[in-house]
Amino acid sequence: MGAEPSVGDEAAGGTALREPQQGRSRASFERMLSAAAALLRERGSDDFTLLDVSKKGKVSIGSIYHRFDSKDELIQAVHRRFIEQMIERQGVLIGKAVRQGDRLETLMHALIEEIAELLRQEGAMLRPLMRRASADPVVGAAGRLGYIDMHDRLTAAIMAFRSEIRHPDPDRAVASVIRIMYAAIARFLGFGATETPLDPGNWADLKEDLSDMCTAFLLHAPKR
Amino acid sequence: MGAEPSVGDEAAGGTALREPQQGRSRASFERMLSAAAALLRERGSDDFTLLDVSKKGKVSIGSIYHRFDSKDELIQAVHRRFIEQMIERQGVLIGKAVRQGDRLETLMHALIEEIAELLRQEGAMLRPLMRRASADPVVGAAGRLGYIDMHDRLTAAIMAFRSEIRHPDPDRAVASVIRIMYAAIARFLGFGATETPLDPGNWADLKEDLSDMCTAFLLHAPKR
Amino acid sequence: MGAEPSVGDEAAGGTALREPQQGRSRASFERMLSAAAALLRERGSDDFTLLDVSKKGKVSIGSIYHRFDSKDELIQAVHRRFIEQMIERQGVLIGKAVRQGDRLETLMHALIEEIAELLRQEGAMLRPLMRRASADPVVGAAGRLGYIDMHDRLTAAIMAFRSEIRHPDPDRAVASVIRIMYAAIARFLGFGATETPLDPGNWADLKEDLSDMCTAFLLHAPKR
Amino acid sequence: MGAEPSVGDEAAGGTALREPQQGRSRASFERMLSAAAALLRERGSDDFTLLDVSKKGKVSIGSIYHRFDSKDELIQAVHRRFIEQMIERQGVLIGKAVRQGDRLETLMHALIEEIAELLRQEGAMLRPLMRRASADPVVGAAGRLGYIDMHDRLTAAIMAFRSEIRHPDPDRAVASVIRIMYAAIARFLGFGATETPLDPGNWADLKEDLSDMCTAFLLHAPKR
DNA sequence: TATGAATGAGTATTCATTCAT
DNA sequence: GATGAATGAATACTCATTCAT
Repeated sequence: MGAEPSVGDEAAGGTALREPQQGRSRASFERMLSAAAALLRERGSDDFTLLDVSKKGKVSIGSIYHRFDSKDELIQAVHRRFIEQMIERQGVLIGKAVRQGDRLETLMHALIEEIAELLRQEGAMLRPLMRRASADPVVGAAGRLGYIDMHDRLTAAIMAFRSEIRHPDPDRAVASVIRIMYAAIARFLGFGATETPLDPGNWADLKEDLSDMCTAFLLHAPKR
Repeated sequence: MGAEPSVGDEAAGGTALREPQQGRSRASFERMLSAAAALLRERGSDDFTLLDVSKKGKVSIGSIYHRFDSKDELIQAVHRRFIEQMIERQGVLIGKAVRQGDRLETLMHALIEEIAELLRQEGAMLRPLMRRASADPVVGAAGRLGYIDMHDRLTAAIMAFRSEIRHPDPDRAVASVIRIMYAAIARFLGFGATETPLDPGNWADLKEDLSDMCTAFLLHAPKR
Repeated sequence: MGAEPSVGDEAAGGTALREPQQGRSRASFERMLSAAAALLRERGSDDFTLLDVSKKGKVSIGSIYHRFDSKDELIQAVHRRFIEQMIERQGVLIGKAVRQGDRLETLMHALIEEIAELLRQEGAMLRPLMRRASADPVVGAAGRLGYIDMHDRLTAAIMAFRSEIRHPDPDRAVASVIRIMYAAIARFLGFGATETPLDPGNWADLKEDLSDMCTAFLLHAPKR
Repeated sequence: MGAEPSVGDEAAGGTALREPQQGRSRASFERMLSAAAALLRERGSDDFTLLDVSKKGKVSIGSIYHRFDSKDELIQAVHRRFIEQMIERQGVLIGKAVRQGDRLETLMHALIEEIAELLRQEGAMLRPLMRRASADPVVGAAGRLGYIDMHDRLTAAIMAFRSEIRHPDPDRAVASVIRIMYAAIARFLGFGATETPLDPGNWADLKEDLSDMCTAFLLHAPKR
């Protein structure tokens, strides 16, 4: 549910891939996708040429066009596949955090730890993805899908401790917490903005303070 | 390497431009800068041609090369100048917020309101700037400069209410607050990532919740 | 060189095709020929791909290469077969006209009517054929063959009324009449030139005037 | 009138050329046009590359794109200019024939001689032009313009001897004569069809017979 | 024998930069 | 100084043909 491939395939914008199911075809299809993915990670953006993909993946340019109508579609396919994998991993990691959290505070720390580490590990791919999402609606939509999945899972996890929340509007408060948490991590990791984070700071500190901040917000109603 | 002073110097605003001081030269210099700035805003990125600048600014391409060594330098100059103006405005706006804040809570709300609105107003220019900062060290450095200025001013403003802060490490807490606040606003405005914010949400709510969250974090020591 | 018998032989209809004689093979052979013919008619030229033929005829590209050495040979085969059919039909139609003509004048009208209508009906195929004939010697030769057949039959038909001809050199006069008649019809139908005929005019008028002109030429010796 | 350049420029489809008026620019503009024209004549079609034009004309590819938006526009410009020149020459040659013709018969012979020779001389350019006209509406329109000019001039010339015409409908008869005459010459010269004329025949004979045929048609009313 | 995936040479087009006038 | 025409390297995309299965 939510992570089955069919959803990703269609909802993300619908480029019906000519994806072969087996044998040599499948192998060369894999090679072109992973060559493109590797180049995306190495360069941090999609400004490589199809000749680069052709050489790195040991596939002919014609083969690429046999599978995709354009360079753009190849790149979109890489991103879409990556997002599907991210959705799977998010599910697993949030589940793990939920098992560790016995109170709102410990849960928040565990959730932020898991999400932050996932995003950090996949930074090399997320950076070009975010960058492209701002101009390419197909990738934008796919990215949104991954974000929404994470948002929904986090909401469910946090709402399990609804009784601890003192904020007058728990639904809105949780939504804000997730949004802000994600923004802070993404920015610290330089997604879509500077490669080198805008200020040095300390990764461990950020995670801790972010957890504390979110917890404090949920546990203490604003005086107004 | 990478840390040599010259880089910092250059980026800090110094690149000795062949900037004319008066008359017709000055006027055409202005026209090329503002044409480039307008294109940056319109397109949301720097993927326009020098021919576009030439037509829009009614300057010849040769004139542009008379002032700048490359297209990159022209764009860097636009960003640098923009950042200088942002620094000025930040100072004014933060000063205004300080005069409105009589307690930590009211101050935080006022600060966030001012900063958020400034960034929103200048979004059209900040988006291409952020986007470029991730690949161009010169713009990255200039952007960092503007960020640091804001950071320092905000720190000073908040530290005026140091006595209200319950967090065991006020310096670190304030630093985190600023970082997170900036990240959340920037992301909501779609800087460097998706043009359309990743989730709908509500701008006024975000500002309020962000203020509350920061305040809560500062006013309540984490139980640990 | 250029006159060696083999060329003539080949072009004349002989290219030893690997043409299967029966069963499934025969059926798929037919499908590739008629798919190519259909594409030729639809597009008005041979600028379709073998993939198009493959899809339209439900034959694999490999199968096409099993029968033909190249795309060119496939197209030549289509044209050759078409010309063979045209030759058959010409014979029938000219025979029909001959039975209707009791004098030179009525004969000329009947001949022109039949030929003109045949060419009009087959315009969709003759246009790409003519177009190709100018660059492809094989198709050129095949086309010439069809033309010569028509020329010979028309000559025989007209010469049956040799006694009516007043032109001092009846053989030459008849040859010119045929050549000019064919040229006028072909041009009016837009063969090899503009798709839309160069001037509007009226098809029925053209046929009538052409008949009258040919008749007048044959019946009246030039005063010289 | 009818031959002024402005008509050709606009009515032919309207590609407003960025045509320089003098100096080095003008020279390189000329070089690209004549290089393209030469290639068109040599190859008999437009299947040369812009690199060919670039080398032959000693112009950079960029320069070509500075003047034309595409290869197609370059070729269209060559054809348009050629047609303008043809229109000029037609006027002169038809005028010359008119001065030679003292009766309808001598006029027809002179007209056909001049037109036939003009088309023969320019065959190398007319062949690719006709070929292109069938697929390119811009060239088609320009070609039509040239044809119409010739048609109008011939009509006027022939109608000067209207009293000699015995055909019951002189206007229609003259129109048919022109159309058929043009078709026969064009076909004999292989315009738009086979490079090598479909049948051998004799150029001088064709011109003579064509003249006789047209004259006979005009001088003798069909018996009906 | 049939299939259709893989190959890769060939080409129009873009645009930062140079330089003659 | 100022102009904008000229340069040409760089790159996505097409499609006839080959060949592994």
